[in-house]
Amino acid sequence: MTTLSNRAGGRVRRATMSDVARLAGVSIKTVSRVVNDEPGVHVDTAERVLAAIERLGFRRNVGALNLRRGSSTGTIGLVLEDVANPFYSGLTRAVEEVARGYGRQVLTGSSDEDAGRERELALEFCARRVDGLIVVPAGLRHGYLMPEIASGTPVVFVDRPPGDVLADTVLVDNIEGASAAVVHLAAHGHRRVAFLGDAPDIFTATERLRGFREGCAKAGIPYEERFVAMGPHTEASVAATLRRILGGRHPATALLTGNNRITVHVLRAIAGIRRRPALVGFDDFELADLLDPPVSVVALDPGTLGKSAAELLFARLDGDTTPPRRIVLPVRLVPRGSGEVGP
Amino acid sequence: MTTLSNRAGGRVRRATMSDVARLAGVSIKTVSRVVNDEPGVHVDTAERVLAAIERLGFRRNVGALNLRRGSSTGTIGLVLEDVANPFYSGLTRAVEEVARGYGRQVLTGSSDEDAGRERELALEFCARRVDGLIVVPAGLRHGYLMPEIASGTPVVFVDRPPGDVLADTVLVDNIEGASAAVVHLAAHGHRRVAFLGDAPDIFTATERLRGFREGCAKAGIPYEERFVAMGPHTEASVAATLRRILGGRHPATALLTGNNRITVHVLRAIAGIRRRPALVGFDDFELADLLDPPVSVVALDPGTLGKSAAELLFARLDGDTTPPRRIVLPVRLVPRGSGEVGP
DNA sequence: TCGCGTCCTGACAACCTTGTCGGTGGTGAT
DNA sequence: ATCACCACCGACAAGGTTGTCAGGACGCGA
Repeated sequence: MTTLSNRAGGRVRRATMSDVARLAGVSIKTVSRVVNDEPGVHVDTAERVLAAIERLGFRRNVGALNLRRGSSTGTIGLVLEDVANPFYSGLTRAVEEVARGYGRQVLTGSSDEDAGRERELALEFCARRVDGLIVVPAGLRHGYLMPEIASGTPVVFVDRPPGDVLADTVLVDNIEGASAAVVHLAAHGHRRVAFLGDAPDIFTATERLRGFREGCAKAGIPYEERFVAMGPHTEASVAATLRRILGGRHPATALLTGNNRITVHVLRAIAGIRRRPALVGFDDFELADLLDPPVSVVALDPGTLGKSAAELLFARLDGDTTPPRRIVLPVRLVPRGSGEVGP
Repeated sequence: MTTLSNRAGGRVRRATMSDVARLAGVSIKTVSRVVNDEPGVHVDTAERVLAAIERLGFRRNVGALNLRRGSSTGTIGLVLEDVANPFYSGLTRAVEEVARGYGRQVLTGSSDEDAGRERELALEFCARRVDGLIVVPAGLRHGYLMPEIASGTPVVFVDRPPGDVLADTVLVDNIEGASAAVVHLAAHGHRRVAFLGDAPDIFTATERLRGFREGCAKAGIPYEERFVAMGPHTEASVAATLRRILGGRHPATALLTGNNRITVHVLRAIAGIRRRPALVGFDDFELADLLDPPVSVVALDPGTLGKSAAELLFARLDGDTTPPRRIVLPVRLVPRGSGEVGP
């Protein structure tokens, strides 16, 4: 058992190749050769160098390496809304996995749906010269990334498209998903369906609202303004909305929720009430199948989203210079029961 | 709408201070002064420099900055088991938040419970000269971090203690938590309680097993080997285990699960069966309160864990040189119903 | 002996930025 | 006219690493 702490306090200068060279009695360049497994070093010399490296606990300074080589820093940046949201943590993991295959580390940051913070994070990552950037946009304008992309840093936008620029984007079929959900509910007899969506300045929110509307049209049920409640939502606001929507003379009998957060809020709000509305939630979530009734969802695997984005990014890094692509991943309606209850 | 893509293909050299200086007709140093808001630059000159910066899309190379300044890279590393696990993503978010307060970026990596990968990630981060490291150990030996800590990089271990070294550690009270859970179950009449834990080489797993044992003793119920099933667990292995434990002449009537993954597996496995065992799960999880019956848990907030670890880390960075600390956070038994059903 | 090739090694510059220090030109006081 | 002072600016080195190039030692054939 060794005490692993530097009781001296202040940071100590780390050993450099220069130190190793001095100790081994060779030149810096020879140390470099050994560290990089370059040929042309006598085995005895190499051994001395390795011993010195071991003794000094030398570890190559990757920062200096990057500066010298100038090509790749071996990092990519990932800006998303909130890692703690299971949707984004799944996405993060997928990105990490792909990055690992390409020998890259991942810098992550949560924007909390704040455009300024998104920008701050993205530019900070760029200043660190990440090899590429994956961004879940919080803001609507991304011109600030112009110089970055112009100088060869590929950027891929995920889940939402960028504003005022054209770049690689991976989306999901929000419209089709929401529409299918409404059709599903209508097929089970519902004619008064409500939509609880995220803030209208969020791309996915308005897209899903559009899908909701299209679904109503397709299913031949009325689209009613009073049944649409866009966010931002909190647990309290969702509860209040539900009181309004589910009360009165002609209440909604079914709900479509715009993302996993809202779905959870709704579930909590309707847990106690006697006559629960039918429900379909956008985004799948763990345990949805174990609730009573099991929650039907429009599922889109965050892992697939992350993987697609990362692979697109690395394709760019590998030299793909085709025009910016827009990938739209399909969603899947997963009927589990909560959408099948009649009005 | 501008096309944000570098169709030229290969990476273009980014503008440097030298380029800015040339364009503005000043020396590099003057550019540096402007960029760093140093005094002693005529306002007209500064304006010319700023214009050049804007024009060239110049962004200071943080790598070079770090090399030159030598002090801090403004990053910390976080090695955990799996970001996609809600427990760790909550922890990640908390760490990120604290780091943000200290102006640091976070490098994250998932070890997947693989000691080699943990080591690889940690050393990679150190090579990038992170200012500090937060590690959820996967392996049992951490001597490899000796040189890092010796040279002043503080390391904080979270959730599990390090092996063969002494360093700052933030844990939760696993023993007390498991013990309290058993006592709780016994108080509701259960005398045959089973424990489904993680792999025995994981610290928290054996600690919780110990707590389970102590709980049995404290509650005056028998501790039976046949009711203990340590992992690693998969959905299938959990199901098989349950068939064994819940079958036969004297089956277990209550379960304690060792972490949120196992709890979910159990929930899925017992969803269909007629006579469900009582259940208490270690780790809280979203929607636990909405299941039927609501799942009682031993709760420990991953955010608190992450926050404590990060704050400890930054205290070290701020010069705290007191001996390594071991913080044990309390857990809280949250009775929700699943632990209250009788045998 | 010389010339030549091979193997091993080191000096030096460069990557981009900043700290140090010295220089220039102008202003005001003597 | 001289000097001190100030505001502004630039040359240079350094930080840790690697690519380029050149040099020394040695062996071998002529």
